[in-house]
Amino acid sequence: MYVTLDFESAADFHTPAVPVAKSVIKQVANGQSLFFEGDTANYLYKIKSGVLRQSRVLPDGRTQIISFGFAGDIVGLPVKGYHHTNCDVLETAELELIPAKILNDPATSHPAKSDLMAYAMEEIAGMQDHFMMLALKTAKEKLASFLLTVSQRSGRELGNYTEVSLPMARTDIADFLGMTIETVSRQLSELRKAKIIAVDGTRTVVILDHDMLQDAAG
Amino acid sequence: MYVTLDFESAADFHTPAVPVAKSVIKQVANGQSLFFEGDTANYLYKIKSGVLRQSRVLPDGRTQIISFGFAGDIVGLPVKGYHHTNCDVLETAELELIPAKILNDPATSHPAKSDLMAYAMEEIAGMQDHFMMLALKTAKEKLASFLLTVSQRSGRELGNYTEVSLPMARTDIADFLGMTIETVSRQLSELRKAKIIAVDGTRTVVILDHDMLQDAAG
DNA sequence: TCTTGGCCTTGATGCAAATCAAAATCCGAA
DNA sequence: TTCGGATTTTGATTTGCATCAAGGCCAAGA
Repeated sequence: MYVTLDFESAADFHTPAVPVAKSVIKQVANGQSLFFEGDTANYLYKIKSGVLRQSRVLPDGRTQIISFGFAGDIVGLPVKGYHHTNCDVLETAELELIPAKILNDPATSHPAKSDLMAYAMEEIAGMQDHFMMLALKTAKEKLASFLLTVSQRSGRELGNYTEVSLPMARTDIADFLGMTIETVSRQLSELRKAKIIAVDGTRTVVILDHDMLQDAAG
Repeated sequence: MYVTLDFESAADFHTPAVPVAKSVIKQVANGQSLFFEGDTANYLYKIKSGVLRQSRVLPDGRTQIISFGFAGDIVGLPVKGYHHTNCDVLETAELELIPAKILNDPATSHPAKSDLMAYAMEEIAGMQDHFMMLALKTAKEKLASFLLTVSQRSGRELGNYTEVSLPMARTDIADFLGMTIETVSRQLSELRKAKIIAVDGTRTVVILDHDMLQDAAG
């Protein structure tokens, strides 16, 4: 059960002669929703720690995960003032709340403001990579690429191996990669049988052979 | 055969006390290339008329069309100073060349500068729509959605019908939608047999029943 | 007009992943 | 620790799209 948060009262603005917007750091627990598609965008969120999930849903219920957000990412860039995805917390996160109004008002200064354009352009490039993935890769290549990406973003070195925690459910992985949970599961099993990865419980994967995984990613 | 253009000499900058970058309008013919993946980004291009194609190619040769650019679009947003797609002209275009340097230097002013952030955010939203298309839709839904989109961007009203010209080859449509040319062709034929569209030559489609096409788009 | 070559369409077949269906496992609550 | 529901895995079957293959169309040039 997801609960939507209201940060309206969280920011405590002053209005000096030269407006300088302030940021607030908030911790948000697993399972909470930051915003929904169509909401007025009050804040952008810079992730200090934790994992977020951005998704969109077609009228008939088909779901696409747009991105998983890790530490360093900024989520919630609005279009014409509105959010265009849903955003939920998968792993309790520390977030820097950046007032969305800094985007509209050229006179308002904010430490994060100059980063935003660069971040937007990087996000565009990242989404193009995701296109290649969705349109051109096989199920095995998709899953291998996904594991490599998550490992780069939040993997823990463990001697020769890398431990990757997957805070998202198989459904989320499937909806991110454009395939079914059964196919996700089967491909994980095949990588496990090939000794490329080991699976510990359902939410932890250890990369045993990074080179083989890279090959599998195409 | 594509030819790359060099606009280095096109812009004629002065360096006044308060730098104000100038734009130049250029006409570029069908078949020319504006830039390639990896090129240093000297300009962004605002499309006044015509059609552009942005693409990326995997090492093994598989191609993904990232977007088709129509009048009003801005293409060539760089990442860390470099272009991350190839860009070719499909239909002779009038382009406003916007110097990329205005992105880096906060002191430089330019009429288009304030638009760029808004445009970047809209592009992100547009790419998310494309995700839904690639990952969730069937071949028939993809092609119907594609025709509707092109019709919105560059369709001509013809009484009750809408005439849509397709300046791109079947290969481009296929590489944009993540399918093969054979499947594109088959789906076009089915829409034609269902009297939803009429096909005139290979590059012109007339939408006969907009509602049915919308249904087919899912 | 005939030829050539590049697209595009249509047809036949194969395969990767979806769907349908159980069984196994995980994990939080009592 | 056991229980029970949710999630994940595995198996059997179907299917939509890719692949392989052939033929048609159209424009440019001989």
